Amino acid sequence: MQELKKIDLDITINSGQVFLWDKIGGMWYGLNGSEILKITQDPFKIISSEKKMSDFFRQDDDIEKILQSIRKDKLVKDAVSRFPGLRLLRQDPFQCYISFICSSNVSIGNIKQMLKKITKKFGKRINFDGHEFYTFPIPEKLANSNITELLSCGLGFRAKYVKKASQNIVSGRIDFNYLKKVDYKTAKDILVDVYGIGDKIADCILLFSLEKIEAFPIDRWTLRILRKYYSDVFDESISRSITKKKYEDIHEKIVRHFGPFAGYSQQFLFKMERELNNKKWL
DNA sequence: TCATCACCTGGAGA
DNA sequence: ATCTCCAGGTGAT
Repeated sequence: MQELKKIDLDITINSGQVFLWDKIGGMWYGLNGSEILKITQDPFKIISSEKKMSDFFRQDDDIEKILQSIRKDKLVKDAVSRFPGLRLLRQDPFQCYISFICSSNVSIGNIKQMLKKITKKFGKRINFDGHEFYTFPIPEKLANSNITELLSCGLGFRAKYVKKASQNIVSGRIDFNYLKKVDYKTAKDILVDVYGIGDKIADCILLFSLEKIEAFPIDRWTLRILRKYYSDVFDESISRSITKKKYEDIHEKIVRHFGPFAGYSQQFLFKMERELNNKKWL
């Protein structure tokens, strides 16, 4: 059972939940809000640029219990045994929020590129461990930016989303601490009200940064998985696209099937199906 | 409630 | 080289 507790860095970072990570000389360096993290796999060690380190790897989760809970069918069992070290991460909410707003209709590599440019243009430059990094900007910086500046980061039509979404944070209309406290449905209804955030992006933000582990982002890959392997379970054979009503129906069935940690199962399935198709991660 | 469609941009494949 | 197509979707009609 000791193997089950081991976090696999390469697999976890390369699973589509984080973007601002680079492997330098065998070590992973990554950005989480204002914090720079340096992680080594063996021995597993985390060094943070900040004193109060966040529990980025969710080491407070009872992972054995969670993995046991999501092993509801053969496919998830396969995915868990193939990627036993895959974990959900606990991200800085604002960075996560902006990251996934940028994610619409682009490849993962492009998302990383946009975000890197955002940090370089709006973040604070700091030195850490002999390397130069840029922190993720505070909401005010992006809220007060010009669309032109955002466009120069390659955001395209997402530029207006990022600006408005940041203004919603500054104004207090979106309050991450509040969203953490309330239940999934309440938090989601508030998030999808933000210009540029729909069902899928809201679920990513909820799952990856707001402690809503029942969130199960349904994107083109997840939909493909549901159609390919679960058509009998979720009745998802027909539509190519997915309506709002249908998204909710499917989510309800998903939680009924996978249980309260459905988000974990999503991460394993997503990872497996993308690997199967040789898709790139960063 | 549902189905289409336009949308910025960069990278991959023809 | 040049073009087409597509990418962790969303908003407008």
